[in-house]
Amino acid sequence: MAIQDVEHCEYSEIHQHTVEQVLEQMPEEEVLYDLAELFKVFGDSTRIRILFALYGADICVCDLAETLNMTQSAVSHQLKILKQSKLVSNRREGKQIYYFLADDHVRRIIAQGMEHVTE
Amino acid sequence: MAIQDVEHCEYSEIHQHTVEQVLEQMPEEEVLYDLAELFKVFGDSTRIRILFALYGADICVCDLAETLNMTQSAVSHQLKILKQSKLVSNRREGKQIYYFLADDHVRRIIAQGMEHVTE
DNA sequence: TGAACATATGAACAGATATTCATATATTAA
DNA sequence: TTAATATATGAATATCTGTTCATATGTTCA
Repeated sequence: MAIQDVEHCEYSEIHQHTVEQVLEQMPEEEVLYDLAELFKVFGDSTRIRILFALYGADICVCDLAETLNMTQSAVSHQLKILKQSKLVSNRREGKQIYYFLADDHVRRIIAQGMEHVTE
Repeated sequence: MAIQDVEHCEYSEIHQHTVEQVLEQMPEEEVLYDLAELFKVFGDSTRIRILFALYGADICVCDLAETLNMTQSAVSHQLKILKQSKLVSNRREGKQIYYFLADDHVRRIIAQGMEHVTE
């Protein structure tokens, strides 16, 4: 029952059994980190708005900027983040580049979030 | 086809039809904001680790701190955020306060995220 | 009551991040 | 090849946020 490493709670008697059990069923640090990074991408109004804009149709950068009332630069920066996280993909059509949701995971994650928010 | 308000793209000819269609099906600003706020809560390693620790069992603050190798204060601050977002609840048992996942939404949102991360 | 324990919280600081601005890259049409 | 258009990107800045530190609040037991 001894406190190890750092004393997280100055006087506390840790429930060592509980702690060990919980630690066993925790995913690896890397997975947890990646998961947090994923949700971080969803956790910004601008990016959520972009994702919703792309929910129904492919849109080019400039139309996105117009739709969301943002500068083209700001939109591009956020699209880059969304693409790195594999939430969106794009294709070129002449001078324009159309963005679209990468797959249905994105829709499902958003849908689950919406359930929590709109209840 | 005129550019309104701000000139988001200096020379661009906006696809006005597309823009209007997208704007119609967008949820209200407030909902989008709330949704982003929700995901923001999931978007932090510490909070994700707390949520996973609570995935299987109710745990008191001090055991959480020990399990996650954090100070009691840092855990408490994050628990407050999780509680405000209604992702966790708590109950007092004597001197200790046990936290637990508020409902299955949390588990489902995490599960969806995990699918995206671990594929 | 007072001492010990358990948790919460305000203020301050450090690190992360979204936007802006200027500019670079890429495509098309003349 | 050059001009016009469309998008991307690096640097700088301002804002936001997580942790720490000190301390307050709340509970139990003697």
